[in-house]
Amino acid sequence: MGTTQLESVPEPKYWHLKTVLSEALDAEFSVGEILPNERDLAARFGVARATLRQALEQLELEGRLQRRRGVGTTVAPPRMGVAVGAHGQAWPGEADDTWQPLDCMPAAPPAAVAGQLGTGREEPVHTVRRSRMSHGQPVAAELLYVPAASVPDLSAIDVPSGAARARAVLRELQRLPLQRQENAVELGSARADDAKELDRLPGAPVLVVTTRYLAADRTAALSVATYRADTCRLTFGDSGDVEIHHDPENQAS
Amino acid sequence: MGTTQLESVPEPKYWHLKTVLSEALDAEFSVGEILPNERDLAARFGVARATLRQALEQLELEGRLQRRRGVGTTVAPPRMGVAVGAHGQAWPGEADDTWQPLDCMPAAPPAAVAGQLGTGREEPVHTVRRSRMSHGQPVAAELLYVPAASVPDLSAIDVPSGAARARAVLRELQRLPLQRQENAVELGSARADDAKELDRLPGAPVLVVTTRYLAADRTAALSVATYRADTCRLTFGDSGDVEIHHDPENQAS
DNA sequence: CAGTGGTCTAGACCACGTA
DNA sequence: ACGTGGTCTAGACCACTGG
Repeated sequence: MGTTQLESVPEPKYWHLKTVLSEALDAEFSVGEILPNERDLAARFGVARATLRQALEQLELEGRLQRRRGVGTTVAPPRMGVAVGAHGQAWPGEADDTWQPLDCMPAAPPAAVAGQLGTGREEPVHTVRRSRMSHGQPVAAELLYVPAASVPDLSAIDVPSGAARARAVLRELQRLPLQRQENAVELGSARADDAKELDRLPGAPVLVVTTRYLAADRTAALSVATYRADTCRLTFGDSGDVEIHHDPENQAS
Repeated sequence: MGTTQLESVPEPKYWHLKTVLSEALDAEFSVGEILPNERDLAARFGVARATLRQALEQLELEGRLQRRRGVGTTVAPPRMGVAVGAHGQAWPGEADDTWQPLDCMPAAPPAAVAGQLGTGREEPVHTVRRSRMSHGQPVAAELLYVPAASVPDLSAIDVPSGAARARAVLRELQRLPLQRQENAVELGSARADDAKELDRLPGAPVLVVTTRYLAADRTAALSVATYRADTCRLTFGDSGDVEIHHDPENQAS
């Protein structure tokens, strides 16, 4: 008897390390503060650097830490609430200053997108790039696919591309009666171009929000927006400004 | 001249490996098929096992692969669409057979939850555990917090705990007039208990959906549901059964 | 029991940001 | 030039699953 289970389920080192670090973050560090570098931390805890990194990766995934090459590891602020599809139901660009149109060019969308739009393979559609800022930093990069059929009155000649073109496409789109929109969220990893725009490394975890805009029972436009998973909490159905304190022991919120 | 940039931006090996594997999955493998083991794969590509694993981890994060210790690595089916908050606005357990109540016990919620509920610290609330199945596998584990004030007519005596108690709490909750509900989605990692219920390892990536149920301008209940991020695509505002084909080259959808 | 993925080590070198 | 995190290696052992 006694001995109380004697480590019959040995916790992995990196997991225990993560717990210890997490508690230390709550107790001894404040937002923005710089942690000791990885080599020192690993030595202090008596583990290999790779093991220490495994713990840091988890904490970064949960939005507790921010790591930047050449700079260091800092304590991240709580995730910001970002409203998605909150304007009830509205076209993109409608009374919307959170998204900034960058440019627009005709291009054949990926097969999955073409399938949902109901356009033919290799058929070019208007592809609008937009960027979303919040609290002074980029939080999302979007590709908005608009079939030519959805903006029939768009004059192709005056402005062939650029931000002005993007605004023109959005303006034309808003003339259609919006039936409803459907949102889907899934986990992905940042493509090289998105990563650059989001100020992250390629492969960084992102929340991919796919929005279908329906008009007259057809998909009039499709938006694929990639949000930084480390800094964002996506909110649906409200204004998205609820403050949430941190809950030690894992997960988030 | 010539030499066309000569690798001035050398892609990391694991990233290139991921691309190669991803294309191989599309071209030469079908869903459910078993891949060669990690040691063989690493040898075949001439890299260390750790590097190969880095590529596999990314592909698993994107829902392309499924790895199980002691078994092997298999090709994952496309993510399933899971409807979240789609019944317009309804209480949990209302005409809802996707969630299965497991049990219910009084417990003091985490500080973050207590804050949103407006209950005092250490004040116990009804804590309902539910499990969600889809296509025969568990996709989400939920903790639903219901303050005593929201279910005033609940008799504390007859059924102190268990699934029957959980159903009783849900039934009482539905007598309140539901004002609206607010959803938030963020990335997290599975706690040990959630991981077990979701048939994953602790720390596995999950999508944490927090739902506030509002009645009479108060938070009448709060749900924290953790969905498997590898197998689920969360849908808002529709029935969530859209089929989506796979898009090679990264991300998801 | 053999074979799988999961954890861990102790090194090395590289890419990047800052000074 | 220096210090940071990012990548990579070649091993070792452990935990789990299945026959």
